[in-house]
Amino acid sequence: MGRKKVEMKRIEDKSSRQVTFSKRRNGLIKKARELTVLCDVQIGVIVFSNSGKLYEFCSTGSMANFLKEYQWHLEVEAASVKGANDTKSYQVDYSSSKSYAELLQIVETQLEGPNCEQLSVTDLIKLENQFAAALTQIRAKKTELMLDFIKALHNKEIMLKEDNVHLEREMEAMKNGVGMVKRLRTHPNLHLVHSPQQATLSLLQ
Amino acid sequence: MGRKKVEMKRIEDKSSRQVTFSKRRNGLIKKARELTVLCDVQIGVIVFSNSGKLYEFCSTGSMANFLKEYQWHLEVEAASVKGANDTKSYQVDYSSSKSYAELLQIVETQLEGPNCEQLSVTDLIKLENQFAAALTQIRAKKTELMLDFIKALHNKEIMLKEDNVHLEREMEAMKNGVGMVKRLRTHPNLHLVHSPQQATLSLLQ
DNA sequence: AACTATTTATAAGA
DNA sequence: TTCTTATAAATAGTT
Repeated sequence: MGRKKVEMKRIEDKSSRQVTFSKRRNGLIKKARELTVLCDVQIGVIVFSNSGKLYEFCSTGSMANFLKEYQWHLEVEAASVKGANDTKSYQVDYSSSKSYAELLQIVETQLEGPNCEQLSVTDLIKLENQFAAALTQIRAKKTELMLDFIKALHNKEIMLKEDNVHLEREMEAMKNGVGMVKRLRTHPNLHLVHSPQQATLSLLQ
Repeated sequence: MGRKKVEMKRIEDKSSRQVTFSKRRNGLIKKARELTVLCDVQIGVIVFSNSGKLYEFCSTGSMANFLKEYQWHLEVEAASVKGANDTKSYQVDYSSSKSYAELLQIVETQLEGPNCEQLSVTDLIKLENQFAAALTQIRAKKTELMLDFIKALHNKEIMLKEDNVHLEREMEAMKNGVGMVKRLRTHPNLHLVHSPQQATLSLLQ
């Protein structure tokens, strides 16, 4: 539809490729808009230029919501198909669950605001399991470390008690011997730990 | 581009709306394909008909990957914008425990091997709380989505039951009238949803 | 689903 | 980029 029929292959001249892109991109979006109006349907068009620039058209206000509906559609369809016997489901699976790294990424940002629209039920089930597993590990590790801590405190308590026994014996000896002054043995960083229960409780919240 | 110029408004006649939809939908997708080839760009087109049927075109093999790239693009853009005018995020954290990002990083790698020596009890308590909070959010969102899903299936069930009532009436009428053959109304993609519980259960694991 | 009179899109040129 | 115009392509109404 121009002065000449064009071959359906990549336009090699960069400049005219750019011009054609601009013209046809507008044409495509115009067509999409018309189809939307004439036939009362919902359309989303996304175009990435080679240089990474993004152009989009969406019949509804927001592409995000449109894609959510799209995802939703796929999930419903997948569920329906699953309920029966498996027909040739060549359906592209946008609801295929994301990688763990991706999910973590999403959750990380999501924890600040409640905008987790990108997650499907499938994603959420996967996340739930992974977070539950992580939580179990974290709690196990926490317990383990706290037990180590308690054990260490207990050992120190025993050492202190032994010291006390020695001290008492020395005191006893002093009463019977000369009035000589003897320095106590010190335990750096341990002088507050005479009641280990108290120190431990602050860790247990 | 036809015998007559058409007004740009919804076509009221159902039948010709359907015909136009079919023709123009093909046209739109052809245009998208041509633009893809001629200008070497990536395009995705999604069309929902009014009756909920889905049509799509994607220049790459899979719409899923295409949409992932789209999401990625948006995220990068958002990050660029955020980084540009967000100078206050340089705050140094003097507290002994690690930042959430650091903790997540550690957990992410740690989940594969049990080498979490870098974490203190304080870190772990913080992690536990954060993961528990995330888990709560994830479960809430999962429940919400599943309830939506169940609601949708239920509505479809109601529609189908109504249809059945109508069909039964027609059958009754036919018995009393002549032996005329009448085609059943069909509902594409809905004939498997007669027991929504079954479809739903597969999502509930 | 085909056919064609027209409208619309657009390729090349300015 | 934008405008112009000859021509290719799409499609509205018809069969």
